[in-house]
Amino acid sequence: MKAIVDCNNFYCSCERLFKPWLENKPVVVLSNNDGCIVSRSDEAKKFGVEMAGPYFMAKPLIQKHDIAVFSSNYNLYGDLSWRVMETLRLMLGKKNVEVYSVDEAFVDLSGFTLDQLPAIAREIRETVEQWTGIRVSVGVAPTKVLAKLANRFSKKEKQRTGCVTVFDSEEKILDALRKTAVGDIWGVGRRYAHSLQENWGIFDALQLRNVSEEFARTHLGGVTGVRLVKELRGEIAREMEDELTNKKMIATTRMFGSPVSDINAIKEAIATYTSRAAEKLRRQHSAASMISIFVVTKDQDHMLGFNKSGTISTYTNLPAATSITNELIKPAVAMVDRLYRKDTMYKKAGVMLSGIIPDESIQGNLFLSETKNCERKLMDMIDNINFSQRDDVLKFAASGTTRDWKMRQEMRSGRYTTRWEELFEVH
DNA sequence: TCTGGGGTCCTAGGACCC
DNA sequence: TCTGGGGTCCTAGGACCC
Repeated sequence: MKAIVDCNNFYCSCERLFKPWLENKPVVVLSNNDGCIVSRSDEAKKFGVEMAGPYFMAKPLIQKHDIAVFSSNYNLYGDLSWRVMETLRLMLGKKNVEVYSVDEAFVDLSGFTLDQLPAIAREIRETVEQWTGIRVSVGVAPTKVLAKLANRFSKKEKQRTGCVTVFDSEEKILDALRKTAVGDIWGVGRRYAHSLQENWGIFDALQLRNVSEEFARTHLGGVTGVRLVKELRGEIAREMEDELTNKKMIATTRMFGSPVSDINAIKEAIATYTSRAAEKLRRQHSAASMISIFVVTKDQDHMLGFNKSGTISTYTNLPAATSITNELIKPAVAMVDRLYRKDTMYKKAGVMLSGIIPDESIQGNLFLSETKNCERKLMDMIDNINFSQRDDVLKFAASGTTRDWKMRQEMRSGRYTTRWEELFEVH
């Protein structure tokens, strides 16, 4: 059996942890650039604030109900996420925990008997809350897809379930499938949900469970669909994955605080994103052999709708894989000249690194030139200093110093757990 | 005026090879 | 005029996730 442990309204819970007066009060957290709403407390949901809705549209509702608003504070959320995951690892063993996202982890419970599971699940929930202050929901079932389903019920009916749901019998599973719309199944997105309903008259999870594998293969995205249907039937088709696997692509992309047309501002942004991406690369001890950049123009014709803008991209294959920031910045910035058009407004840009391989020179490679190893060590030093101090004390000159393009973040709370000068104080 | 960011997996189809 | 069969590798793009 497998469990999914999922933090309730994670970003909102993180904010509340340091602002106890917000307990039982409506809270929302915004995406980067204060664009969309990405986390809502239960109270905010009740007032009708939509998930992923644009902030400016929800603003009247937010003001009317006096809802507390925060910009994203990823330093804080990242640290609390680590604490939650570490708690799970300590309780259940490192190799039984698969971190799935910042606020979710799968847990392998195959070491327990069926009748132990409800108690174990409750213990997980209680321990995480006690150790970290973060409330989680737990769903337990034979497969990952069914565990996600169980977790949905934990959250939907908090009072009845106590945030813990265990599918330990066939009847419970069938009953839940019957009550679940196809679009609410993990792995069925808007497109497939629409097509299943309109073209095939399949509305609930039980109906989907009963389709043939051939049907799944042709109408649900090939083998992915087959795996999904198998998991609904209780056959394991998505194994626990170990976390040693590194990222195959690393991206840093951002909207600008306000649209820009100046080529130098765009070069600064690209240089900054490249530095950030290179840091992520070094953190997983890898090097990249391809770098691509893209820019998105601001759409001039507002009648077209907000997502009709054009994305223009290009890439460079590097002569050798590298994780050294200036070796990546140079080609990245050079590519801006290829994409840039005068008299055009840009609203977004991004850098993507791929062709990622392990970087053996990390430990110091005898066969590599001396300067290469020096650069590598310099990178490590910069990473350490930037990590322990405030953001970007050390950066490359190409990143610029003015930053008109920098994102808006007007309502960010303190980085209580990761910055000395912002440490939470108890008086 | 203002609509996020960072990923994964899969498939189809083109280029190229013998 | 007629123009094989089998394979690999790569890229673009679609669908999904949180």
